[in-house]
Amino acid sequence: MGSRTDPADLSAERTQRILDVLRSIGPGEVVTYGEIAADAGYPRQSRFVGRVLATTDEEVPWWRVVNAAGRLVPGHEREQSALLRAEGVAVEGGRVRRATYGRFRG
DNA sequence: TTGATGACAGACG
DNA sequence: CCGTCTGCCATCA
Repeated sequence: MGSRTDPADLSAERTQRILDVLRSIGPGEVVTYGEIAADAGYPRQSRFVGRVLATTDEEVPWWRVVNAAGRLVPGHEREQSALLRAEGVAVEGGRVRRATYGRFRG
């Protein structure tokens, strides 16, 4: 057996950590990719978060994730804004208000 | 193996 | 507000 860790395993571990953080996001909370990456223990790896969301089969609250500018997910803006509004999050002009993100919620 | 790509972020102009 | 460039790193042609 290889004593060196396979890249696939490292990737899987990061993926699990990120999924874990995603599952910890509660209703009404809105978090950025960078925040999720940092919470998972991988600061500055926000792109990885996007990839996980785009490829995973797990049921994670993807609609509670926005980019640093508060922009909604490209191609899912309509559904995402509907889901967020249903949780009481203010969405205006295809983006979430700054004051609504973070673990604090308002 | 290299180069391009991406549900990103931050700095610049 | 927008576009461009760099950093980050797995994935794909």
